[in-house]
Amino acid sequence: MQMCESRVSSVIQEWLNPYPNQAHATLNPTSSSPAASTNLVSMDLISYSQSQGLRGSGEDRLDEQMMSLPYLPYTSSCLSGTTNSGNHHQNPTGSMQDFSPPFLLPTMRGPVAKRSISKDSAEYRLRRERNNIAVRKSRDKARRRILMTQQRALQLQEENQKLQMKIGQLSQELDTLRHILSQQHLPGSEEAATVVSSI
Amino acid sequence: MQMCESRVSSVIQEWLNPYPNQAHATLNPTSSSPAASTNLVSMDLISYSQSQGLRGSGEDRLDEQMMSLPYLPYTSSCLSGTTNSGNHHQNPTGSMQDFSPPFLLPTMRGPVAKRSISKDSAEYRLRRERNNIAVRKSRDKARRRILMTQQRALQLQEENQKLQMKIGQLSQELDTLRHILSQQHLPGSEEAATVVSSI
DNA sequence: ATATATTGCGCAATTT
DNA sequence: CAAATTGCGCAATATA
Repeated sequence: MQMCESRVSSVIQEWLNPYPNQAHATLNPTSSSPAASTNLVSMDLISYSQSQGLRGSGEDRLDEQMMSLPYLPYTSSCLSGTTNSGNHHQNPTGSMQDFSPPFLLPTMRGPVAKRSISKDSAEYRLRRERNNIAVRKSRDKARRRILMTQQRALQLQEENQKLQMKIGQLSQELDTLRHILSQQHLPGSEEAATVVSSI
Repeated sequence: MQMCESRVSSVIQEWLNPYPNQAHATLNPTSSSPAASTNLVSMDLISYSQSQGLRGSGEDRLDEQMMSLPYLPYTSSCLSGTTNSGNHHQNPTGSMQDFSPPFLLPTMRGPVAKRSISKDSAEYRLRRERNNIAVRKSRDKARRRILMTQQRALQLQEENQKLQMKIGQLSQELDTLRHILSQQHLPGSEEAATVVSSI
């Protein structure tokens, strides 16, 4: 599961480094959160019904509680001026690749220079457009999912408080009754009965 | 709080529409989720402590429960081949702006054509690089926030179940005691005492 | 006004 | 092969 560690931005990468693949791996800070997608920490078992609350009032202060990651400027300084991006058609994935490391797993294949698809190609634009739509849709979905989770958390928090309260109430009642019963076998047994009726 | 309703992608927009501002508003589907940032539905009041759980096991099936948004292909068809992105230096915000509306609040100032910063400029690259770092940092933060929320939700859910259970338990005890007390004034009063001791 | 923080967007590499 | 995800950089904004 080799994550897309494509450091240098694709677009820029093109006119910057003709051989995008390989090289510079392990640059991703914060553990490159690859599992993020499928590893959405369940959410299952809960019906997303009645989710119309949405009272946006909180402030959310995460307090910057993370260690000071340098957020290493990956491409920094690699970017010469030259307003790049001009016309670099023919997909950059093409020819050549750095095979310097003598490892080369048995099944490992070269770049293969896929099917050269020019960026002028109508098909290219079609693909791009479709992907853009998919991306918007996907992000929209993610946004909703996040909102749902937040709402669910708030809802659970409220419910929790209510339950805690109820527990306190029940506990007190129990204490009272227990006390009363403990008094049952003692001298004056009438007052006890009186207290009971008041519950 | 005019949201960044910049529909047509900035980059593309440049060589597409020299006058980015104004025009085409209200194109954003899904209510344009603008409040997303500051309106993070509180989360306050909760200490993000002990958050080390992270057992990623759930499956999360959101079930595509959203209406079928067309995810309108904004720029679609507007994209002629021409491998754009070429050289569109000088920030687009430059010169000219549509002052058509006769409103012009007193303090409102013209476009001012800011400080023309060429993309070749070293300062431009510096700014970009710094922004890129900020973006990575910000997204990292967001990722963590989301994870925290998910974990908190799960945690609350578990706690909830425990509380519910406890309530059931207490309720039962109460019923028992109440029943016992209600029997106090009836014939045989010895068995009651026995039951009480078993609690 | 400057610097940093957020956010929507398109691209390309991967996944599913 | 198509759609879904995801990391990334860009530019417009929002905040500080």
